Amino acid sequence: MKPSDTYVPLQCRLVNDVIALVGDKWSILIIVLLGGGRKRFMDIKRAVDGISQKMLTVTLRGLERDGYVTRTVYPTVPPKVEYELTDLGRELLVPLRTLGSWAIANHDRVAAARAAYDARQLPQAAE
Amino acid sequence: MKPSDTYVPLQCRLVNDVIALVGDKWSILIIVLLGGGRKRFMDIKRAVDGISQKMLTVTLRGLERDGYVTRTVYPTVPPKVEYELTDLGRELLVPLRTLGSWAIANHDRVAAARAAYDARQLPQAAE
DNA sequence: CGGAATCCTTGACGATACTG
DNA sequence: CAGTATCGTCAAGGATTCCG
Repeated sequence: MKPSDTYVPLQCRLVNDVIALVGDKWSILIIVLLGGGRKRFMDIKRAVDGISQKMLTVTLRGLERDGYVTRTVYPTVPPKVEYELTDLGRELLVPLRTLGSWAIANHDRVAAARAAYDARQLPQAAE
Repeated sequence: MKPSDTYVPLQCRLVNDVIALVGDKWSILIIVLLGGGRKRFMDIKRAVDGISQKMLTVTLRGLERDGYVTRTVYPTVPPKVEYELTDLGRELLVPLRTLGSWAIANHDRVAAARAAYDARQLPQAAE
């Protein structure tokens, strides 16, 4: 970005920086999931069925780095690692759920808009 | 995702479907920008400096398809196209700003968490 | 001016195998 | 169990060019 960002002020940097994780498909799911309490690595993996263990590790590392979750290792055999939301993570849950509620409430309108849009476009391709 | 999604219920599909655009770096910026009123293609491009015209076109198409913005073409020479938020788009602005406010208010905490995390990790790499 | 089409690079992500 | 490491794929996105 250049200095000519009059419409995109400094705040956008901050916002984008923080909500970058919102864009990450897995991060939100995991934060909401951990909103239900502390969980082990494999439990999260099973709950978020479809995620690879690599992505789960990477995602959890990112969330830990940003201060949203804590990682507790129990030096037992076999190893046991638990993840839990921090205060910051629990606070993030609030605006996240606001957005989630809006999404659920308005999903039909978006779906309708898409259907209408596609209905307008596809016939033209057949001309 | 498989049918075994007991922890990741149907609602997640809906939510993810809608907030997929939140993940898109440009979509949010553009929606917030259009929150300030109707704008022309090039004005948006200049405002969101750093976006390629390809991505701007693709992003605007997506927002139009989802019913967040309207696209008005004036058949003049040279062409003039204006984009404006729909009611749905203006409503989305609300939860989006909630999240944005949270991001701005807590950016420092995230930055601090990152710094602390990196400070713990980097020295170990030097061992 | 607004946008479509093409090419090309990059890195995100999955699959797999190995370790403490 | 909870990772780390390596490799291969594939599609998102930038740069460029042409069109109405």
